[in-house]
Amino acid sequence: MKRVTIKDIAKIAGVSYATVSRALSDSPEISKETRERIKEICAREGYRPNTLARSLISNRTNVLGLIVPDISNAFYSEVAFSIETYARKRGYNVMLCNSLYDTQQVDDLFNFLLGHQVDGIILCNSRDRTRDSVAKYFQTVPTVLFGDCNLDPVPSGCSAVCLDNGLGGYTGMRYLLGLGHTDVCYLGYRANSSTHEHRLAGARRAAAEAGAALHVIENPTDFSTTESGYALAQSFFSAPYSSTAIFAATDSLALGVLQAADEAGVRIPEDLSLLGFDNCFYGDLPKIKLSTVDQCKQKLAEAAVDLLLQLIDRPAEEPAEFSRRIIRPALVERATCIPHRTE
Amino acid sequence: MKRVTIKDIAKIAGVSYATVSRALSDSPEISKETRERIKEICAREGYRPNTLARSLISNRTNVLGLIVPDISNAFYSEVAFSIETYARKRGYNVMLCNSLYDTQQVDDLFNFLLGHQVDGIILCNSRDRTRDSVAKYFQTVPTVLFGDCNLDPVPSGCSAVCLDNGLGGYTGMRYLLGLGHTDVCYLGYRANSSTHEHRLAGARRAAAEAGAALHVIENPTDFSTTESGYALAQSFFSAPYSSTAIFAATDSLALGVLQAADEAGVRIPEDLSLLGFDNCFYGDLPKIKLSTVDQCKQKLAEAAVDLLLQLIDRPAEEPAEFSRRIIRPALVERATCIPHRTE
DNA sequence: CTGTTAGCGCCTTCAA
DNA sequence: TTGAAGGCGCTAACAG
Repeated sequence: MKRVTIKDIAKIAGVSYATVSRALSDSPEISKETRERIKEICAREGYRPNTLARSLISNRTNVLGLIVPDISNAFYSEVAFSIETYARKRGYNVMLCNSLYDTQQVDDLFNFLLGHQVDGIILCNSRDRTRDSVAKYFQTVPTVLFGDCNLDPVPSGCSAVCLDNGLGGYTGMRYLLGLGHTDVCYLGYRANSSTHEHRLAGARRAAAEAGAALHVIENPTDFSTTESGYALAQSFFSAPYSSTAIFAATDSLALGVLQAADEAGVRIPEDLSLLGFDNCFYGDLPKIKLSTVDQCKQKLAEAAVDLLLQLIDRPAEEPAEFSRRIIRPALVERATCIPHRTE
Repeated sequence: MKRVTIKDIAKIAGVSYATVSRALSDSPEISKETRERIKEICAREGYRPNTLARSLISNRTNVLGLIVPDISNAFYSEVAFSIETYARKRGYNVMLCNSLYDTQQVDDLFNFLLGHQVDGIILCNSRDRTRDSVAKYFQTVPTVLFGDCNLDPVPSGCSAVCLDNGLGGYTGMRYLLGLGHTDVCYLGYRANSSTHEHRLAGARRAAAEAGAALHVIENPTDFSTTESGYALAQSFFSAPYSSTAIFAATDSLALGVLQAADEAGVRIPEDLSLLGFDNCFYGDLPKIKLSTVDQCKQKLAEAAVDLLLQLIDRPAEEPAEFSRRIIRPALVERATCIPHRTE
């Protein structure tokens, strides 16, 4: 398991190790023959430069820290895929961390990642409290917030990327309106979440413009899970209702609605249209075919990496320039929304 | 962005930096007062040891490389979650890499990870060709193969973890048999995959024992996707068939079957039972509720980490002891399998 | 063109 | 109990 170092190569080649170093970095100040010869020896001996030693000098590791609440969650795994793939294309590796939705854990992770000298950190969908708790690190390490940038006040000391949630809510609602639904139920609004805030505001604006009714069912829990969607929908179905469509605040909530509707004997979309938000892959599964608002995860991911590298690559003594990038949502029509028939 | 080092602390405290080092490592050979004082200064100045420098000396980075084909695939994202969480609990970080099912990419990744001096690598579900191509690294870095250990011949130079796929096939088939299905279609068998080989063999054995019929529909493509499941099922439904149940080689294939059945107007489970294999989270979604064979991903993941750390932590000069761990599958009953009614 | 030297941040002898 | 010195693998001046 002993790894071969630059010294071993130097000894074999009968040159100083500085020469080896030069040969490997394709320095111009070295004869072509020695370079070729040394490279050959390296290949033969299976030499591989020790990135750590190099990083110690350059102060760059080419690794990015990625903190997601839970990588097994479809949304984050799709985001992580795009981030990793794109970062690698740009020469960076990704250190993956699950925060388990825990503020203390996020703080620990920042410390850990800092100890590992990561060049930057992408923090996904933090709660307000979490964000406040790690703000102290922003001056130490370039950071980009993923998913929270229609925040007020705008977080300082870091860049941020997110969907235009307001536009998303507006677009979704407009779509329903266009289908003839004039009484819609917005299900799963979570107070204390600026993301939800914006989505709902957008939907409200569209409803107001059209003079349509928008009933809101709030999610009292802290998480937009299928279970909470199910519970919310159950109580919705248990009482008489006038809405002809449900706009769920997230896809996972919509899944719960699907389940509850099934059990209550209401057919989707024949009896009730259903629109989600996120466009997670499972929305495209057979028998689900959920119409939804697309977060365009790949765009978000690449923008996050771009902003981070922009922060990292800026000339050493220039003051950091933080920016935010807002991504436009898109509508994905599948099978759960149909025109409202007025008989 | 300048980070505070041990020297800065030494200067502030007015001691040599060896003393600071000792204080931080809780060395006994130092007075309690100096230690307290130094620790206080470190906390105040926001000092964080540079793991890189430490690793350069210790030859240990406490990071593990994880190579999955595609983290956005539900199966791998669930596995990655368990691996990362468990590894962290045991003091290790995870560097995530997507191989995109590409042999060359896997080779590059090994090189990359080796350069970063990872302490070990977990390689998920490699194809035969890929495995051969990276076998050369096994003597350089502790490696565990995830998902391929009922291989023949057993790969040498590394440890391995996988499900007892033979038992899984057997268990699933026995379940169907127990439900009264005596004519089953095994859909999606992929030649050249030892995993599929074993699953099918297990199912065959159970069928033979019971004297039941087992028709095999082979998947000619290289991937078990929903699309290929859909295509396979379509052709199945387009001809008359005698089977009363389908045993899909993977959950994703089963999803395609669901879709095709829907379109062909065959009701599941009333007209045809359907059993999957993997237990991906989407199998539990409303309207899907797929009965399936559970791979017990968490057990697999933790076993993989255990075996890897066992390899890493072994006393320096002891010869490596490779092992393999076979996990028992479990049956998950949901809604897609019902007893066969003989009228 | 090539070798020598110092040093990145830290730990670990060896002395004092 | 504390300080001085060497070295982990590599790069970057500075000589030659």
